[in-house]
Amino acid sequence: MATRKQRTERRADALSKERIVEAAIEILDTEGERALTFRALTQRLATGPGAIYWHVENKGDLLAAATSHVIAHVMTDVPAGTEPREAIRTMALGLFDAIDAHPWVGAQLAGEPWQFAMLQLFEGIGGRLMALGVPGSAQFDAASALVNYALGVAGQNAANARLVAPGRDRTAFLSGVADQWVQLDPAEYPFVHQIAKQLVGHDDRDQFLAGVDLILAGVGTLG
Amino acid sequence: MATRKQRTERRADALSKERIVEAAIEILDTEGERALTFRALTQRLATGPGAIYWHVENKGDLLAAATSHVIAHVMTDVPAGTEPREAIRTMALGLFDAIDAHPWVGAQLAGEPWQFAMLQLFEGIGGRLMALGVPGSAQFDAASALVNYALGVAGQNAANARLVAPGRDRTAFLSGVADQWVQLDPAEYPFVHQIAKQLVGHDDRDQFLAGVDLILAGVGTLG
DNA sequence: CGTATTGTTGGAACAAAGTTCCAGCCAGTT
DNA sequence: AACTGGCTGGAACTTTGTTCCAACAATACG
Repeated sequence: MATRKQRTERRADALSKERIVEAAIEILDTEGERALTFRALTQRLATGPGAIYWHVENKGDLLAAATSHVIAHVMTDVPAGTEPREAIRTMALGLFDAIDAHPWVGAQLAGEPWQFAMLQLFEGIGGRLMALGVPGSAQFDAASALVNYALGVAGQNAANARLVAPGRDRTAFLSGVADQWVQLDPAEYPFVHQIAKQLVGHDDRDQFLAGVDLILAGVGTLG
Repeated sequence: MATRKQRTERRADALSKERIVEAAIEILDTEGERALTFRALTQRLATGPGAIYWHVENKGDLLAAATSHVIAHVMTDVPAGTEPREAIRTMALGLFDAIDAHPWVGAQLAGEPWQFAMLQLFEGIGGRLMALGVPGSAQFDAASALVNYALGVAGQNAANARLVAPGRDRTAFLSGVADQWVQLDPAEYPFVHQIAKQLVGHDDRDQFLAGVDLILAGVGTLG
């Protein structure tokens, strides 16, 4: 019984899943998604691959744990008693900001299904939909719509971050894309041609929220 | 000038980006995303990596080309003159079915931004929104919502396909997930607990369309 | 008090993947 | 007939995730 406690204190610099996950997050945040390799991890933790694999199943497991670590904070950060519709907006923005700060979270959410993190999303949003009085039959569909929309944006943001790369100018990159779009045949691509102008100035965060509001407006028509 | 035509006929089995892309799609469809390696490609095309790299920038380029190849058919398959709202639903379902048939397309769309395929999506959907009389300022947001929602679903479907793997039983897999969800604390996860029952029987395609309708309903409130 | 056992570590080694390099081939030109 | 340049295919390099194993620490046991 008493062995438990001592085991965790075997060494001051003892390795643990917690410590490994934190190191991984640091690498992911500061050097980007592609910089997280087991080599980099072993170097930062001053150990070998074997030690890490003792605590972690594989790289997927590690990324899942890191993602949960970030998401957990987001969903619980909305004050109790908030009006449901506003709570959903708050959670959505929290999620967006988290992904903005940790783009790799977006890639992970968008690419790996049925993780614990997504369960948390479903519960956070679905719970408010219930409180909002959405008919039972439509709750699943509505929650799915909101979550999948968020996942779509998450994936795009992660991909953008990967593309623009650390240090590069985001506006310059968007201008480049807009230029390409403008050069398309206006007869064949009238819509793209038109929004190309809005592309550079537009705010991803605002647009994300506008999408959430659009879906919520649709949910409102169900009542 | 005359060399053009002859160059393409240099050999009966001449390599070309077209042929490489088709071989890649065959591998992706029959053996799954992970089976597409340059080794597998060289074997199927009876050549070496160098030959492939002469026609293709890298693996990303190859996947992008394969994705465009699939998406192009989807977006142009809706008959002209269709009522805009219905056209959007048709395109969305076409996209869903395409991703259902080629899950790797979902992964590609969800994970790589600003590709030609996505431009086609934007144009197809955005064009109909214009025809629908959506106010100009909201067109971009609405199109973005629909596209990102579709991308979210695409990513999840791709991930599911990767997880369930070829040959395995999808229902059994979903039951497993549902079981896990049911075992959660109902007090902490009331919503997830409730929809777990619906999880096994639910139809992804129907739910996807329900989400599209939800967003379209929201768009309808803008008028 | 030593010895066995269990949990944990770190480094060497492996396999698979994307990619590069290069020597050669083949159709067309001079 | 020699030459040129687009095109080919195989060998080889690099990087990654992962496995294996010999050694170490700390506790449990005799």
